[in-house]
Amino acid sequence: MSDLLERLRGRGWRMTAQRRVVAEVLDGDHVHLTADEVHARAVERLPEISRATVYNTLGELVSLGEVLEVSTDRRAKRYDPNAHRPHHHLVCAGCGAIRDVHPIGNPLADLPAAERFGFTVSDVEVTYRGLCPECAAAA
Amino acid sequence: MSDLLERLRGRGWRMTAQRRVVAEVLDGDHVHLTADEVHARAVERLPEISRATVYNTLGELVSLGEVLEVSTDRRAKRYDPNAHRPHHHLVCAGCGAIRDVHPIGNPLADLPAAERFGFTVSDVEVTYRGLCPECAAAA
DNA sequence: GCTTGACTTAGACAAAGTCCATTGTAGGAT
DNA sequence: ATCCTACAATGGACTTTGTCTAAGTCAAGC
Repeated sequence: MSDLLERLRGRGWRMTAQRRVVAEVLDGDHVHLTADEVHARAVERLPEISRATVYNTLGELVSLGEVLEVSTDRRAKRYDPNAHRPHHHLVCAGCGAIRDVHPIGNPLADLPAAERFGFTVSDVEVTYRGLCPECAAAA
Repeated sequence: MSDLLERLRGRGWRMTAQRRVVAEVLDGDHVHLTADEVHARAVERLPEISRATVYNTLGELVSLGEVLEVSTDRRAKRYDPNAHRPHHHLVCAGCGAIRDVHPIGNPLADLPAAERFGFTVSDVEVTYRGLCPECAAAA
C-alpha cells in the first residue's frame, strides 16, 4: 500500500490527507467498494472529507490505472484495487458478494474474426453469476 | 413479433396499447435501446404513454424472460429483445455501438472449481470492448 | 516562512430509475 | 351490448448515483 503512495508521489501526485485516506480504504484483496462506501469509511478517519473529493480521487486512481471500475449490477460502480493482476468477477445474485476469479484460457481468442464486425477488439470483461454458499443454503 | 404478443397473451398478460407499442419498439436484431430511448420511440406512436409505464413494461418483459437487460456502460441499462438465442456483446469504446456476438466455446466451463469459492455458478456474461471501424478510422 | 497553483469543500444540479395515489380500461360476467 | 372489477397507466414526487462550480485551503518548492 505504501508502494502505491510512493508510486503516486513519483508521478507528481500531490499527497494530501484525503488522498491518503482514500488509498488506504481501498487496500486489500476481494475489495469492491462503491464510491459511497469508500466515502463512509474515509469519513471515519477524516470526518470532514467531502463526497466530491472521494469521487475525484477515485477517478484519478482509475485514470492512473491503479484501481479498476467494476459494475456488476446496475447500481453504483465499484472500485477494485487489484488492478495489476488481470482477473474477472463472480457475483452472488442473492447478496451481491463479489470475488475475483481467474478463468483458464483467453476469451479474447474465442471471438472469431467473422464475429468482430470490423472492430479492433482490445479487451474483454467476464462476469460469472450464481449464488454464494450462504444464499444457496437460504434458498 | 406478433409471436411475442401471442405468447404474452397466453401467459395472462393483459394486452394494452401501451404494452403493444413497447413490444413493437423492441423488435429487431442488434437492438439495444435504453429505457428513455424506448420511451421516446413509443411516444411517437402513442403520445400520452408515460415513462413509468415504459419502465414497468420493460421490467415485466425482463421478468418473463422475453427481453434481456444489458449494462455495457455505467449509464442507462439497455434492453435487448434477442433473449432466446444466447449471445454476448461487443461494444465500441468510442461511440457506444453494440453488436451481438457468439464466441466459440463455453466460458462457464473455463472457471475451475477452485475458483468458484463454493458458489453455484449458473450464468456468465461476456463483454468485448474495442473500436468500431468508424471510430478506429477517426482515431 | 512565503507563494502559488493544485486540491478540497459544500451545495446545487443532472440523469436514471422507483414509488404511490389516483384515474382509466381490458376482458370476463351478465 | 353493457357492466364490473381487478389490473394497468398516469404524472409527479422522491431516491440514488454522480457531476460541476465558485470560493476557500494547503502541500511543496523556493
